[in-house]
This record gives sequence, structure tokens and C-alpha cells, in this order.
Amino acid sequence: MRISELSRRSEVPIPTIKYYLRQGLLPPGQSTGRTQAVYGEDHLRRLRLIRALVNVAGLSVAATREVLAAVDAHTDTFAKLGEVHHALPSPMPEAEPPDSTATSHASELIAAMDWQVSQRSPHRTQLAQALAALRRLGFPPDTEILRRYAELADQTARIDLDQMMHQEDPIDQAERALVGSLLLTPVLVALRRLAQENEAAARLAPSKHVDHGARNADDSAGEPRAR
Amino acid sequence: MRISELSRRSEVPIPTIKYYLRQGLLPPGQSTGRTQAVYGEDHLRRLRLIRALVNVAGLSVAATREVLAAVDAHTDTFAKLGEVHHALPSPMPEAEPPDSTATSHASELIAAMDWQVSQRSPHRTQLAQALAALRRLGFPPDTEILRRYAELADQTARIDLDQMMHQEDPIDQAERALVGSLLLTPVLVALRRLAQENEAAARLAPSKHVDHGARNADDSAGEPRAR
DNA sequence: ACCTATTGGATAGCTATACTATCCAATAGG
DNA sequence: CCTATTGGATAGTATAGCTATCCAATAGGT
Repeated sequence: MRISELSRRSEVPIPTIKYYLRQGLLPPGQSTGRTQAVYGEDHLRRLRLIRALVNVAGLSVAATREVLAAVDAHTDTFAKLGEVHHALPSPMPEAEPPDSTATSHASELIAAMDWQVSQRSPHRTQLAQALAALRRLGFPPDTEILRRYAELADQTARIDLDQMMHQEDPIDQAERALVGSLLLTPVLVALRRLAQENEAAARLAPSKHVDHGARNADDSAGEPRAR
Repeated sequence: MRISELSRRSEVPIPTIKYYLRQGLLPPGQSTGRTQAVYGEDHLRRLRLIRALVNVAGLSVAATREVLAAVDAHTDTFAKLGEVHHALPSPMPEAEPPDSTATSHASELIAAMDWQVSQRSPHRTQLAQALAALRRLGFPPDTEILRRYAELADQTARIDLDQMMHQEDPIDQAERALVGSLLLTPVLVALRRLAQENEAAARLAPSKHVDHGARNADDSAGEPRAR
């Protein structure tokens, strides 16, 4: 197909497609003359992915180029997944390097969870930075609480991986990992907020909306109920 | 204190403080003359919160103004928490209104979880939008998988609420809710990615890093292990 | 073969956001 | 008294993410 059809089918304006081509987000089409090129279904697919990463996951164009480059790298599955994963942009726009206290807190948590992660994984640094920011605000993260969050993150990751393993083609698998990591995050954020809203209503206004069990403000500071 | 001291202690340049004042993020100081005003500890505290929301949580200045206005609204605790919660910005930069399929999928999930949330909660819409985006990309979210994610979100929210209930003052509590919702998210994202990295290593390269139990690629597509 | 519309490629322009800098008259404080 | 700082106003800057225009070279219908 030519660019006008690509534009129509993807609902992305032609100038924007040209912009993505210039930025290296979208590979150029097959040239069939000096002023003509054809695009395939994979271009359409890639274009939709770009739009989702930029408009849904909120990635910058530069960050999108990074992760897509990792997807396209021709390495084996294991290396590719690692590469894609390390190319994931930080959710924190700007952040100073974390202090040593936060760094060691992060390392201790990872060790306590028995997680085997590369020493130079960017996510280590991100965790330390986020913990440092919380501490600067006067909300030092409690070790025990963090362990509980980490346990839930671990269970979430197992579901994520179940989802990613359904593909044979490493490229598809890498794309799936991208979708699973980046585009599932808004879903998880929304779910967490809905759960918070429900839990807050149950704890703060026990007279309203109550339809199960004894929930009242008194148990609010205690251990969570058994699952 | 005067503005220069506020600037020095918060490490925010004076022109930026003036900008936040103009934008209504920071309440004006107490005027002590036509060209002088004094600021208190609460200004310093608020300024640090603003910086964290903008630079760590990645909120726009406009979104920051919204949530801070909700924190400052003088209502009872229950209403304030709801107001703050509904003022939380969407993680999705731009999104069309979701189609009816996605909307009803979202509602079904909420009903299945027995969550009591307002019919006009913005998080409902956000969930539907995120689900619609996934479906457009060819990764239709499976109902059963979503339920498992929702269960984990529910448990996460209980820990969140435990954290928020430790305050008496409604303003402090609202601020804490903000921190818990917005600034904890980078921590949770980092934890999830670390857990993914660990899980991927365990499943794809069972010969390396293995120090516990029988993990191999064969169980990668099956049910996750019992917890 | 002719002619109009479209194309790729290049360059320039636009809009919004988040600051950053400058100016000014009015003090504050040594 | 006199210099530095302040609040308030206005203007400027940098970056990101498009959007628009121009151009010569075709493609494709007739």
C-alpha cells in the first residue's frame, strides 16, 4: 500500500507518518522509484504500536525509538527480552542519582525477595530513586511494608510472564513483552485506584455500601484481612 | 522566612517559586508591606510536595494544581479523600472516550470483584480506555487474567489504605493519600519490572541463576506456581 | 502521449509546557 | 543614608511533538 492508504487505515495523518519515518520510529517502505514507496501490513502494525506507546503508555518519541530498536535487534529470545526490558523508560521524568542509603535499601529488598537481577539493571536504580524521593518527603518506606508490596509485584510478574510466553517468534514475543509491561500498566493503575476507592468507602463510611462482613474504621491501622 | 530562604532550603530557584505562585500551586505568603512577604514551614512542605509531584510522579503543573486544590478543599475526611482521588490525573496522556464493549467489560470486572465504586468514577473510564487500547492492538484482555490482576490490585490497595489511615488531620491524610497513590506508583512499577526480570531469567535460562526449586521453560505457558 | 493528482524528501512553522530572565519601584536593614 | 532584596509584572527561552508548505518526479487514467 502507499502512504495515503497507510494513513487512512491507521488514522494517523500523513505528515505525522513522515515525522515518525524521519525520527526512525517506523522503517522506510520499499522504494519502487524515486518518488514512490510501498508499505506492508507490518508497517501498519508497527504504526499502531507506536501510537499506543506514545498516546496510551505516555512514552516520548525518543523513548519509543529506544524500545522499538531493542525489539528489532536480531539476537536470541533471552537476550532480546533483556534488551527490551532494559530499554523501558523510567516512570520518573527527572531524577538525581540516588544516595547510598536508598541504594542499599533497594538491594536489601531485592536480596530478601531472592530476586536474581543483573547488578546493573536500570530498575534497581529506579527503585532506589523512588524510595529516596519518598524519604525526602517525610514518608520513609517501612521495610516490612515494602516486602509485602514486593510479594504482590512478584505474583503480578508471574501472570505477566504467563502472557508473554505464548509466542514463538522472538519479535512477536518482544512486542508482547512491550505491551505487557507498558500498556498493561495503565490497566493496573486503574485497577489499583478502583480498589482504593472501594476500600476507602468500606473503611470510612461503613454504614453505606456495606454488603459483606464486618468492616469498620477500627481495623484500618491493623493488618489487612486474610486473603 | 523570606523568599530567598525558602528558595535556599527547598533548592528551588526563586523565579520558579514565583512561577508556582502565579500558577496557584503555592499559596501566597503573608504580606508585611507592599514589597515583602513571609513564608512558613507549610510553604516549604508544600513546595517539596509540588516538586515531587512534578519531577517524580510526572504530573503536569495543571494536574498538580488540581490535586492540591482537592487537598485544600475544606470538607470532611471522607469527601476530601474522594475529591483528591477523583482529581488524580490519568496515566494516559490522550485518549478517546471508550467504546461500549470496553465500558461494559470494565463494569463486569468491577461487579465480579464486588467493588463498590461511584458510577461516575474517572477510574472506571480509565480502565475501559486502557482495555480498549489493548484490544485495538490485538491483545484482547482475557477475563480470567484480568480477575487475577484485580485480586492483586485489591490486596495492594489494602496495604495502601493501612498506610493512609495513620493520620488525624484531614489535610495530612489527604497529602498522605496523594503520596501513597502517586509517589508510590514508581516504586510499584520498579518492583514489578524487577520481578519480571527475575521471573524471565528463571524461566528462560533455567541453567543460570537457579537456586531454588524446579523451574524450567516447560511450565512457562501453564498456570503460575501456587503461592 | 498527455495531464492531473499523489508521492518522497526536505525545510520551515506552529502550539503548548515549564521554566528563566529582566525590569521596576518599594522597602528592609545595616 | 544607601545598597541589596523583594514582590509583581512582563518578556524570553528551550524542548517536544507535531503540522504545513514546497518541490520535482512520477503514477495512472484517458
